[in-house]
Order: sequence, then C-alpha cells, then structure tokens
Amino acid sequence: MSVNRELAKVFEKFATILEISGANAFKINAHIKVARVIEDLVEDIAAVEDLSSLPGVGKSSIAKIKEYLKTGEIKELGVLLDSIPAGLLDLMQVQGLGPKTVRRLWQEMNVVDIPTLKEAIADGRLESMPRMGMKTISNIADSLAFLEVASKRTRIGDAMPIAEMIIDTLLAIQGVSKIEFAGSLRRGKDTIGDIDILATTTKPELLAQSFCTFEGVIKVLVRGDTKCAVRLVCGMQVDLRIVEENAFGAALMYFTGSKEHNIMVRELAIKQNMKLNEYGLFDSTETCVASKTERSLYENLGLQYIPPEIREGKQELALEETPKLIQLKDILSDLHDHTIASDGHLTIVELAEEAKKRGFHTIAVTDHSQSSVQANGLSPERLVQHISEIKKANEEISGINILAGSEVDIHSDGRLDYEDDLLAQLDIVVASPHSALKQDSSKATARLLKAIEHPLVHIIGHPTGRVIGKRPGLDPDMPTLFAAAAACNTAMEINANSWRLDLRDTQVHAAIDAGALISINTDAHAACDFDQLRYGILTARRGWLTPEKCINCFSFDHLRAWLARSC
DNA sequence: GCCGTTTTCGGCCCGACTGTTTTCAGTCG
Repeated sequence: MSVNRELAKVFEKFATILEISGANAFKINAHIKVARVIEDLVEDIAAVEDLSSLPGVGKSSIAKIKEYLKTGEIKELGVLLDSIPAGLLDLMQVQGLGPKTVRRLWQEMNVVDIPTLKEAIADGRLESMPRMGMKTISNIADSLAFLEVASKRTRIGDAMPIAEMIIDTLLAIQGVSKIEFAGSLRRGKDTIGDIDILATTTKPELLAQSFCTFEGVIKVLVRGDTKCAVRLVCGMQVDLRIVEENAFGAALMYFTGSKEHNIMVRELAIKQNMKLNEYGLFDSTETCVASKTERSLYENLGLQYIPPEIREGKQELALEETPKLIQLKDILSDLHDHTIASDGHLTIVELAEEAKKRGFHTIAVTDHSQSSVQANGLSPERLVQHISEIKKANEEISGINILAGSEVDIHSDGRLDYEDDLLAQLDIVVASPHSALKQDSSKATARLLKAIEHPLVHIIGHPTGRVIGKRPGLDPDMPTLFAAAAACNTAMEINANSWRLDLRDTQVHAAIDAGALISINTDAHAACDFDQLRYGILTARRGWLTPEKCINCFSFDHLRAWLARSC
C-alpha cells in the first residue's frame, strides 16, 4: 500500500474513533477532509515540501503527518485506540449503526465487536435497551448479514447498465416525465457506492410502488413520500427521490454532489446572502431565485456551469473559465486493440469494421508481445507476418486507417519485449506493464521511466496495471513519470476498460498539469469492448482533460505526424 | 481541527426518513 493510502487510512481511523468518543463534529470532519486530501494526492506525501499548502491541512495535521512519516505511527492515535475496544471500528461499518448507538452498545450492553453484537441479538439482551425496538434490532441483524456478503463499492461498468435499465423501465410508468441518475455515477467515479435516481411524476404513489416492487429488489430499506431506497439482488442499493419538476435542477445538483462541492457552493450562497438547498436558491426574503436547471443555479451564484465530473470540492469554483472537457464524440481513433492473433476475438478486418461503425478514422492493431504467453503473445516471426497482414487489410478496406502496432511488454527492469529494429517496423508502439506488478515504487518508477524515454514508444498502456478491487498495481512516482512523458512527447494512456481505468482521474489531472499528452483507448478484445470507451471519457473528464491534449482527438494527418515525432 | 476580501474567535450545509416516541434523536446522503 502506498504511504498516501496508509496515511489516509490513519486519518480515517482517527475520525471514526473521535466519532465514537463523541468529539466535536467539525473536528471529525476536519480529519475526514485531511484523509481525502492525502488520498487524492498524486505525488508522494513525503515529497510535499510545504504541507500547509494542502487545503484543509493545518498545524495539528501537519505534526501528525510528519510524525507518521518519521516513525510509522502517531502516538495520539495509539492513545485513542487504547481508549476503546478495537472492534467498535468494525461496528461503525454496519449500516444503520452510528457513533451514538455504537457507544451505547459498548457502554450499556458490553458489545465490543461484531461477534458480541451478534450474541447480544441472539440472546435477546438488546431488547432491554431503551429506544431499541424489534424493528431496529431486525434491521441491525439484516445489515450484519449483508455486510458479510457484500463488497463495498461497485465498478462503474457494472453500476451504469443497471442504472440505465432501471431508468428505462421507470420512464415507461404512467405520470413519469423526467428521470435521471445522480450521485457518484453521474460524476463518473470509477466505483459507485449506491445508485441515486431522481424523478418527476404526476403519480408519485405509482412510481414509488413500481420502484419498490421492481424485479431484482430484495429489500425495501426506506419508503417515504419523496424518498425510497431498495437493495437489489446484486447487493447494490438504489435510492429514488421524487421531486417537483420546478425544483429538478436544484435536486439534481444536490444529489449529484459531491458532498464537498455542495458545501462549497452553499457557503458561496451564504456569502452572497442567499440560501441553497435541494429545492432551489433563495434570497434573503426566502424568494426562490433559481431551481429549474442546474445551469440557472450556478449562474445566479455568479458561476459558470460546472460539469458533474469535476464537482469534487477542489478548484472548480475558482475557475475563471470552465474547461471544455473532452466528450465521446471528440474521439476519432482507438490506438490499443487486440485481434485473434493474440487473445482477442476479432480478426483484423472485423476489428476495423467495428471501428468504422464507431466513426473512427483510425484503429491500431496492437496484439500482445512474446512474453505475454498467457495471452498468446506474438513471437518476432509472427509479428513480422502480422504486420504484413495488417498492411494488406489496410489497403483492402476503405474508410478506416489500420495501424500496425504492438502492445509490447515492459519487463520489470524497463527493457522492452522486442528488439528495436522490429519495433521500428511498427506504425505505433504501446508499451505496457503486465508482470512484476508488486515491485517497489522506486523500481517501478525506473522501469516506466525507461519505457517513456524509449524513442520508439508512443504510448504507455495502463501505466499501473491496476485491476479495480482486485490488485492495486504499480505505485511509481507519478510526477517524475509525467514530467518525462511531457519531455519525451510520450502519451500516457487512460485504459477505458472499466476493470482498469488506468490512469485514474487524479493522475490524469497531474499528467495534464505536467504537460503530458493523454491517449484514451478501449484495449478492445471483442466488439462490445468499444462500449467501454465512455468510462474512459468519464475518467478523462474527471481529470479535466480537453480534446487538444488527447491524441485520439487528432485528425489523421495530425496523428500521423505525431506518430512520426522523434523523442 | 481549520479558516479568514466583514471573523485570529466563532463559525463550520441542510433536509428526509425511521423507529421510537408523543416531540425527537440518530442516521444517512
């Protein structure tokens, strides 16, 4: 685990213990904010010279960070940890249990962890607690059972189709006029906690009823007049909010978040003597100034419209001009794709036809190199043969340019998997790490740096090799890599596959800041993989990418000239 | 604990729903 992630966890732990201890809520929030800032930091926290330049990080947090970096622990946290049973932290993960209840369970019922909570439920002790009725106990038992089987977050590639399916179905219900998803899904995060859906309808009862009895619903968690929440058989929670049509924009903005963005915008409203909530923007006389559209709300606050993907409570309000973020339609080529020559399911021709359907002017055939034995990587001899087949297909098929390329393995020491004279025969070289993905940070940095600086490499494919929820991948010093990528004119990939989304959003932002170019590719192995491009676009937008910084948006002539560039 | 273009002290976003009460605390987002 990277030190940033470790330290972020430490601050999260701090916050949770403070909560249980009944500390000041703002102090708790301050710790959560520090955790988030550290987690989102692209550079190593140890390399940050002026910690006070980080927003939300004050004197006390700086001392804690320095102590942790020096000694690997924070004494104050140790003291706090000794003051409560460690298992209480697990209890805080149970849905419906908050700090107050956890504290009461501990002090009044001697419940110190999940096993003792289960015992207390089983032997009926819990029923003797004040304000602890059968329904509450049953809900706790249900949450405990759910906690054991459910993973915490869902990849966007799984959540998005579910949300779209629910929306399509609900839209057909009588009275429903408008329906959209909000939350982290609308902001395009790589993983989603739960799905938030907003709707307007003339028949709220019918909509709520249809939603709560939707196929796949296994439990109704909340059933109110304007808010319903259900759990699906796949484990995901879906919230439905029924709002007035006139307030749809305000509600959409509110439920899209992020929480941090909302707080910033609300504070701005207060400064202007106004109030913002999910019903609208109100002036000092409680008159509604704006509510129907998000745009009208931002504009009445003196802001430009802020796209959902960058509403993360960072610098988005300070912008003089909102960047024209990249869109799906800006993508004109896919430069990292596989065929049946290695582990893909399409022939060269089928791949090219599919790319044509998507409106691309160029597709690159980049099958695996020889070391990727598990993926049927091509020997040098097979690659030579493959190049001639690609060139032949390029001549035969009109309406699309097919580039002969390779996804060449970057060995653990940074060497590439083919000799230079073979690589020089290719139109495009994507260099990617596939093995030794647990090597330490300094080795990973040296390894990727060597590939970035290699004059025949155009793109670094899925730079960390992470697989979301399964393996963290490499943890190189990203600022060093991005500076080199900018200097060498090597593009860094956003692999659009929703298992990868590698680079991730914060890294894309840092890469662009460093002056590096980005390439968004589907890494398609089958026709349906092209549909994953939208997740790459969302990640790119979260990283504030504009089309001119993305080589896939170049015209064919521009791309050809760029590919011929010297390092 | 953090922060400051009215504040270095006194603020810090705000409402819905549930379960248990009988007017509201706790949790969630």
